[in-house]
Amino acid sequence: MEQAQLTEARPYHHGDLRRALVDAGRRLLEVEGGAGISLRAVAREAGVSPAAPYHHFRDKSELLDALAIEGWDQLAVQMRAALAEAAPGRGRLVTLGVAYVQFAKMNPAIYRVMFDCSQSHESMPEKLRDEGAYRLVCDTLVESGIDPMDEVSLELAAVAIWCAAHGVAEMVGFKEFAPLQAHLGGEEAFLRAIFSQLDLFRPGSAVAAG
Amino acid sequence: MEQAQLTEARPYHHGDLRRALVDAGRRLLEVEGGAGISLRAVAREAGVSPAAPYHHFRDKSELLDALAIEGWDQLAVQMRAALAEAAPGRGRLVTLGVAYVQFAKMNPAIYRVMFDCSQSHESMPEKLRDEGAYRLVCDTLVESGIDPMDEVSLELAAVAIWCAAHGVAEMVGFKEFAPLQAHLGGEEAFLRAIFSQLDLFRPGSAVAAG
DNA sequence: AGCCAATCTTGACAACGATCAGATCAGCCC
DNA sequence: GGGCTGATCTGATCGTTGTCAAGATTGGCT
Repeated sequence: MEQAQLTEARPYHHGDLRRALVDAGRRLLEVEGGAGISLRAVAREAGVSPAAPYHHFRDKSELLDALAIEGWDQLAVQMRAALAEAAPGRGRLVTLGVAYVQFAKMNPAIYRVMFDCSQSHESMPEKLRDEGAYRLVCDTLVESGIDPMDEVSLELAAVAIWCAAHGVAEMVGFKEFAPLQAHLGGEEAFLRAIFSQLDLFRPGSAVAAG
Repeated sequence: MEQAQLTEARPYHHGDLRRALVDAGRRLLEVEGGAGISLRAVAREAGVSPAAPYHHFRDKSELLDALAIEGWDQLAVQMRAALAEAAPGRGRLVTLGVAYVQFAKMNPAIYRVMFDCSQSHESMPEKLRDEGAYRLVCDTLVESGIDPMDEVSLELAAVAIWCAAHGVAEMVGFKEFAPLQAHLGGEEAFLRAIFSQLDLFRPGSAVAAG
């Protein structure tokens, strides 16, 4: 009785519609892609009327925000897992970057919603800053030798890392990169190669010196 | 008579509606932002009925494609100009990156359309590859010492550069970076600093060694 | 002059986001 | 237990969008 029954003809009150809507949204994003998501479709998927979601979210963008927050959480979990398996020492930053990009590649529609959310709010969610991917990057940078007290250098480095990861994340899905990826021996090798190339911007890099 | 008159009550036939629609679209993207663009709005702006555009574009995405192509052209112009003013030697790659990002920051809505276009077509327009930004990057890489015959290295480097530039382009608008940017002495210094930091991914970089 | 085909308009349709009044139900107080 | 309150869900509706079919208009070729 204190449990909502999702079995058979649903009772008038859903029990936890908010949760169900977010799950339905994630399902739609995974299956239909970013274009196929609409408030009505989410409500349909959850088996309620088109107006029901408005009792749990002020508007569509607020539902998307909820989806984005779940996405950032899931991303942080995967990045933490990747870091746990990685050998200590240099290259852990690349491991983080690869995990970031792989998440985006596996969940492109969700990733887009996540990024659009950050962009529309003009700031990252505090959770992302405090316990999410951003924090992981900062910690790893400190491990690598950046002075944690030098906030300017630390933030600059973290921002740069995040920019690069985002760029790779959105472009790595391009089908025309498939041959190059195959030639380099698979996705992870491809990603690591790309990240390694980014020092090209630095005057006097390996290539410029060659 | 052989000229279309845009003055007063327009004649039944516009003269060059396709051109007018693209211009109207660009105007709307600049003024209203990416959200405020719709086929109907573009038609309204051009002073024709909502169905008129369908005689020049198969659907909305084809209009957006046209806008994207113009955007890529304009971007290439600006990048070429930046390169022409830049001192020879190292750092020309960064100049290109900065020009790319500045274009995106000045025309965020148009840039988004440009990138979505490339993404939906799952390949870059040939123009972009042959005479556009991509070509400029490749040429500059060859200048920097990459063997033009080693197509794998060249493409890998170009892709990495483009990924980084895209990532910075989409993130540099975040308002929360403003203090950091001010602290570093303006936009260009900020961008150059970010690009310089990207070698952090390389094991044994300056910081990792410090 | 006369016709053709390209161009533009009108009117319509389904789907969307959003809002509102009203139906329905759970939990609580008496 | 009876009844009230407030949260939840429905149905109807509005304005907007992308798209299409059918008709009006006209520039250009023969």
